[in-house]
Amino acid sequence: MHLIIAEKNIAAQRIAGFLNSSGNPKTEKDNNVSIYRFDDKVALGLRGHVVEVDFEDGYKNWRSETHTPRTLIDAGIIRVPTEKKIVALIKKLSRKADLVTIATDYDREGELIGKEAYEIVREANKKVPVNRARFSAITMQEISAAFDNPTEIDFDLAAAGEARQEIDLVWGASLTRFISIAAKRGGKNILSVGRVQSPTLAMIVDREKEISEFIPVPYWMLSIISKKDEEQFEARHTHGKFDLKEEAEKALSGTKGPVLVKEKKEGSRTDKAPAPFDTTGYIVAASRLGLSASSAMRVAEDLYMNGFISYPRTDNTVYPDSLDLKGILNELKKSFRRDTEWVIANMRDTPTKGKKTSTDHPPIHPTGAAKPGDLDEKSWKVYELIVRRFLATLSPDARWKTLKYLFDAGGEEYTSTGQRLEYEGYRMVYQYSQARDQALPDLSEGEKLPLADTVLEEKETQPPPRYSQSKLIQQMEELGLGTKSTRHEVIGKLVSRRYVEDNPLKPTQVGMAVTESLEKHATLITKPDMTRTIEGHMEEIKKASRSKDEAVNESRSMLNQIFDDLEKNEEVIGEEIMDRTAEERIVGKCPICGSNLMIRTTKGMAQFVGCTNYPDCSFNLNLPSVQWGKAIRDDVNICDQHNLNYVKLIRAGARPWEIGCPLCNHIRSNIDALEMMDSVNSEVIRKMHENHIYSVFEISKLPVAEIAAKMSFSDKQAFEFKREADGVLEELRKRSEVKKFVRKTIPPKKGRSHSKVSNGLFSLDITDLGRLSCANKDALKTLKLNDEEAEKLIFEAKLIHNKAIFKEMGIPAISINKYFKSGFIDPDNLVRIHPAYLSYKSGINIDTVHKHVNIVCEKKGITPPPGMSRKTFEKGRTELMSLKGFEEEMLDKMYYAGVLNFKTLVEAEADKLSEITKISRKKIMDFKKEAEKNK
DNA sequence: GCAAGGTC
Repeated sequence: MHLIIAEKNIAAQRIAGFLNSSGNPKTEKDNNVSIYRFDDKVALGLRGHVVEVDFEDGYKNWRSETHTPRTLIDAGIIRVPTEKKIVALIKKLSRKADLVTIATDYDREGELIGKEAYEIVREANKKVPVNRARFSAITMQEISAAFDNPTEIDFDLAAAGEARQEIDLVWGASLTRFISIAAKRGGKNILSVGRVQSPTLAMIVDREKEISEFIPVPYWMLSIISKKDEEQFEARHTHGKFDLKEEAEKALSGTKGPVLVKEKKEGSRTDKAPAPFDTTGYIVAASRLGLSASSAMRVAEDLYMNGFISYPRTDNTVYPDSLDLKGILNELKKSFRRDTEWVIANMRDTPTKGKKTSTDHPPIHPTGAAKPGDLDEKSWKVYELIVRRFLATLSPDARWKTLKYLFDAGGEEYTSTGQRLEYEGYRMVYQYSQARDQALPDLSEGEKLPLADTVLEEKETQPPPRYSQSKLIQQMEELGLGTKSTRHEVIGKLVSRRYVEDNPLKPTQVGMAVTESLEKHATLITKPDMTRTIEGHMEEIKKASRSKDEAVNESRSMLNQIFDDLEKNEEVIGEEIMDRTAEERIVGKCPICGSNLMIRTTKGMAQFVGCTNYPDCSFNLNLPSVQWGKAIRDDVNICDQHNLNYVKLIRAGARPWEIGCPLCNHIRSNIDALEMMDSVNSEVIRKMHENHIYSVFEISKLPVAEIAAKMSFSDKQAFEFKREADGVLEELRKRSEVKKFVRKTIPPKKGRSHSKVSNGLFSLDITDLGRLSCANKDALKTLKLNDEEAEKLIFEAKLIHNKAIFKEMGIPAISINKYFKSGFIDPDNLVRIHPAYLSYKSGINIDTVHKHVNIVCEKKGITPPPGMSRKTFEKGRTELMSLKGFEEEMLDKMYYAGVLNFKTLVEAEADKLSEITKISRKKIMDFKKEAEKNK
């Protein structure tokens, strides 16, 4: 059997499809891994790397005294399987194989991934021959050529990849641990360091510094407006920027009409059709459609998986010869008929090409025809972009006609340029870069025109812009940082570590502090040069002019030197970072004592803005709970009124929630409650705010004397005020109980959120569970609740509310549960229903029931029914049971009707008894007769 | 709990 191992499942599937000679390959699942059988062959897809480098045992604990971060440098490195099922399957299949072909991607990581597979094969089968198929596109032509001429695994190339892995692990892990421990950060808040992420972060930090240090310089621009017939146009002074206002004004005062056309230059310009997409080019184009780098990759991955486009991770901008461009065009006719036919009719001699050729994959191109209905809106936009880009690479260049005039206005020279699209070329099918005609009137040399107006504008030089995601990815590529598959993820990593935020990207204080510390003490890791050096070494390893171990060890000794310095300065580094990050949580000054106000989090989920002078000053402002997002300072916006930084809540996968000024937010979220106090009016609120009291809770916590002093109240007024606040708090407590209850009882639906239901109840004046328990069902139905839900709400409320009442009366919980289980959920039941029945149904003995009945009656001011001893009760039961034709289940009904024994049976009215018990009148009469006799 | 690189 011939085992073929590809880099990924989909590649295995397609390779099998191209190689099989008889019918379709048979798809099988082995332990949830797909394999493709055909002829005497089996194709299996890996999932990229199926093993991972890690340190040998004993280095798990970050805070170990002996295994410090530094010791990671020289710790042993092992390889551990990450895809256990695949590894097991390779072993199983290898045992039966007489030939194994490694058919992973044709690049360095592909070679390493192939070597990892090879090692696994060897563990299971020492002898089987293993060869290597190399192809740069999964097309019929390339695949059959690759399998017809197999080669050997390039172990030197794989070793180059291993060197990269080991160096990355050693540097990344040791520095990450060191700096996290120094800054006392653990768990989700660790500070990571790496060969790619740290230089990328440094780029963003450097740009921010450039921006903040930028000093704008004013300059002046001078232009004139003239017209030919009724067509107006503008011309700029040929001096361009004037650094001095006087100069510009001088030129302005020299400018006199008429405007003489001194020179006319006509020309043309070629506008080249764009090169094929590689990953970066695609991300840049997709960002113009409004997609972030990661969502662009997600969508492309999806299109690829569904067979609409080729592999989206590629460095190649040159179509390989093996690519069937005509075939693709024919396929595209199905969904882009007009455009495709135009391209076929006007096709350029050779497709455009970019600067990079590589062996891994072809440039991104469409592979199948999709219709708009096949895809969601975003995917369609991306698919169309890729199709149109492909069409554009086969289309002729566009051509522009250019026009340039030179004018003289009283001795001052002005110029104006225009352009007009002369030949659309590729722009017929690719309209993503806006190209505007700039129209100028047709003038001839020597012509004199009126001077309609002059414009002198003052401008300022601008700082460089912050990096957009796509610009950063382009820059990373230029510097050799990361790969086509990882660049966009690096940005995500920097965001999730809270090193950078927003789009365009802006570093946080943590990001800046970490970068500065590293720049000071471990410069190497913050520079793209490290990647370049490693690339150089890898090149040597590949050529076997250097060994992997030599390269890794050299890197280790450099890192050891860095740690000499780091360990000496551990405390300083830690403090620097901690100071900077504390600063990031300060939102302004305390209005009471002037100390700093800081965002803080309690051990639970609560977060708030509190005074750093606590406990001497207890000023604090509530913020929404952590479940809505972690509160951080907004560096840009500051409240005009309170002079505090805005606060926003950030949560993974969600847009930040702007809370605004924390004090405004505090006031806003407490105003409704305050207005529930009868004596509160706008004047009272003004007075409260003046004294920094913002909530009912704060009033209720203040001593009466202090309220009196601050609010200029009499002691009595202050006392009343505080009592009122306590009342409102109690009311709010009940409301929150209702809210909690609604959340628990009613599932949320579209247009009927929990808070809508709760607020609806409050507006119906149903503000506690007691009121809800006796609410009108129809009234509840106005809150978009259906019949069943309204009933459920009332019933469940009754359960909870009445349970509380029973408890309050002093009935033990165990008995309450028994009553409730038997359906006696109302205290009234205990008054209205005969104790015998209560006892019979609930299983509580009659004496105890009597005790409870007495309690309830007393609370309600009702005379309790006469007591009955257990003995008498039992005797009555025996009496009833002795009646001829009396059955056990009749007891239930009799008790309910208040018939307990012969005596009560005789006294009962026959008709009524029959009605209640549903026992026939005749039988009742017989029972009565017999009872009368035996009484 | 750490990197970067594959892939899902």
